[in-house]
Amino acid sequence: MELTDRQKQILRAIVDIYVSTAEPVGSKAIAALPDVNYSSATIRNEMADLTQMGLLEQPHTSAGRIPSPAGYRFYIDELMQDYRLSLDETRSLNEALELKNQEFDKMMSQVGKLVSKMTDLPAYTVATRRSEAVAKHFDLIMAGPGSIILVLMLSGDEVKNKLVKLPVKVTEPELKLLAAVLNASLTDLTAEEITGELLEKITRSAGAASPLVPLVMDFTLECLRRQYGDVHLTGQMRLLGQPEYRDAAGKAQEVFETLDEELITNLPAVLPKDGPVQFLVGPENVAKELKDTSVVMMRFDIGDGMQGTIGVVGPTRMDYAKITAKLGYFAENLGRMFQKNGQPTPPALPDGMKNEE
Amino acid sequence: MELTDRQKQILRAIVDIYVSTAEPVGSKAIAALPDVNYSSATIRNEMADLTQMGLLEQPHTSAGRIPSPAGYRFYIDELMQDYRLSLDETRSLNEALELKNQEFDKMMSQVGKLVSKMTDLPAYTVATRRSEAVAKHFDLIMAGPGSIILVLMLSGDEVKNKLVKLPVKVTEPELKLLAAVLNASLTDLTAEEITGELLEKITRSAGAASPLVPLVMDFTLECLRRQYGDVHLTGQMRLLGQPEYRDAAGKAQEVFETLDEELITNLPAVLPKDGPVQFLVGPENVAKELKDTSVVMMRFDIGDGMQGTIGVVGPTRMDYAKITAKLGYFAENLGRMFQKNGQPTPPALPDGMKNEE
DNA sequence: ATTAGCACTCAGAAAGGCGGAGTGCTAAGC
DNA sequence: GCTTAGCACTCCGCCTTTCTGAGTGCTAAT
Repeated sequence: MELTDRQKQILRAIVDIYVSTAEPVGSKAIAALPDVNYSSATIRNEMADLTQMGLLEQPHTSAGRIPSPAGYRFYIDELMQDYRLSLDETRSLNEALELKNQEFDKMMSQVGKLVSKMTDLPAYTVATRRSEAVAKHFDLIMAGPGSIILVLMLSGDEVKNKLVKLPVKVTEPELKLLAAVLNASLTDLTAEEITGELLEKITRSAGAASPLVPLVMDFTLECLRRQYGDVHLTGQMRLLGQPEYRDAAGKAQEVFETLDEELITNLPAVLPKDGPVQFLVGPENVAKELKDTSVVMMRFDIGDGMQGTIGVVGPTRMDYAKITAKLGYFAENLGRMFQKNGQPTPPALPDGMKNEE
Repeated sequence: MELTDRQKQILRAIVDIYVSTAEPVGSKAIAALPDVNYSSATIRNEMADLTQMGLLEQPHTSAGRIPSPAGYRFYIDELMQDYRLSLDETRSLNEALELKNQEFDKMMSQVGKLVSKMTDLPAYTVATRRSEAVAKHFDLIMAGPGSIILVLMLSGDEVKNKLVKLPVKVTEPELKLLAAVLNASLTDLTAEEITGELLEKITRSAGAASPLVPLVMDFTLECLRRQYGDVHLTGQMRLLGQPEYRDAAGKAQEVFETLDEELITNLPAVLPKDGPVQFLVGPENVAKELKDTSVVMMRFDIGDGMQGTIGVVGPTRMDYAKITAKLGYFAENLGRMFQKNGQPTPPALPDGMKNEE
């Protein structure tokens, strides 16, 4: 697809204006822009061409133009200019980033809430393993008569725990023995490396606590095999702030039911494939209910072995540049919140960043 | 407030019909009911009286009547008949109850999702402590150089953990020592019972690991003092399925922003005060944004020392009887999901329950 | 006390009638 | 050749008007 500079300028202007007004853009509005020196008639001709090429659409004969999905795609790939966060925006992002250090899952969900708030759109977060998980430490704690708590530490500093009901009576020393055996035999092994043979050996060494072995192993293998963390979706209601859903609550609901399903059943579809950032524009989404919905995904770094994804969901007409910038800022600074320090340190304010709205 | 039997019958009928149709109810509709033997004119007279008493309202002169908040309140307190769950309903509730045993917080959030799905309304869950929490067990696990994981088991089988960055170099045996000291000195103590004196003693006994003590204690005290668990709010979008929000997406959004705040800042307001079930009808909610919104809350039992609350949020016009029945069923059967067994056992199907929609 | 009858009210749907934003095309201008 | 002024045309959205019918309140008869 080859466009002249003028066509690019017009397309970019249309996307920019439409994104902020949600109203079809007419030739006059473009002609009135400061750095446009053509008359509205010329622009009309160009717009007709762009429509022909499939980059613009006309809601009806006597309305202005709006970008088509292909138009958005072209914009994202070639026209979008880096949005520079204003000082104010940077400041409130920094404020937001002061999240309390807490359990991993809660932090992930907190991040989602944050992003949703800062973009004023629904957002989701997921954690994925970058590499095969291994067990780092086992712990068995008595929890009243008849039950114990199994604490399992994985690579990447994940800690999982489960209440296990005891099938047999076990004493404290016997538990200690089992824990020691587990730690000795299973540390640093992936799920695949845990063979039946190995399990037998463990069962034999476990003595009186051997009936516990299958219970423990079930849980352990399940934890090791899980490739994705939970999906945390929040801020759904913010979609209603968008004019396209103002009078069509039913549509918003449909979008969210579909999205909710998609996020769980078809997870890889909403994770960035290549590069740290990815866009799914309107019909590029598989589900037809999402054909007017776009997703911006951004990868970010967490501790070892893990990586996070933030996604923002909105109408096709969304401010891709601004959202990308905000997500980028999050991704850049979020890593350290998950680092191994007690207190997260928010990033210093960049000097002299400024931007008009 | 004294009502004749006939007035009660009419009020009940109006609530029942309005709840399911969301349309003002006219005198003819009532007269047409099978067990009503008065003419529409008589009913009109009665309706005029009920309106006078403030139990009914008229959207406009030539419309039927709808219940006023006071009308709903009267209905809930005196007229509501136990809704008997149909066999189908019981069956799908049972199906839903087959939730996977997992971490406490996840179960709570799962329960919320479930209730939301079964009532087709937004729902929230919170856990509260019934009694003072005490620490049951401490565990310190090395997690790579320079950091450890603190695992803390509380009464009620809660397990909390936190990654702690080490301010000093500590060896494995030193950690073991500290853990032993903590377990020996702090087990079964409430936050109040942990005195500065005691802390000093611990610090002295901890040897090389003593710089860790304040870090550990901060976290421990925070865990012990927390009275409420996280609030899990889900299914917000379901509110849009209700006709009152069909064309007023903005209103729904407002309701949810307010609710979200309320749930966190004013938690006790949405916990049942007396009795296992409580209703907040429309204007009984403090926030004015929620004046057309009702909440049904139900308490349920979890392990020792903890208790859960399920809340369902909906328009004032909601099927209080049905929702109460469903919540009741959940509350009755949920306890066992949180018990100390590996596999939850769904309740047996009750025999011969039947109910027409 | 109840009910049939009737006049009256009023929201919401249906129909008609602009106004104006925006287009496409033509013809003139550089 | 590209650009632009001018103009006829289209058609959505908005407003007003009309109409319908469900529902009421009141009165008078039973």
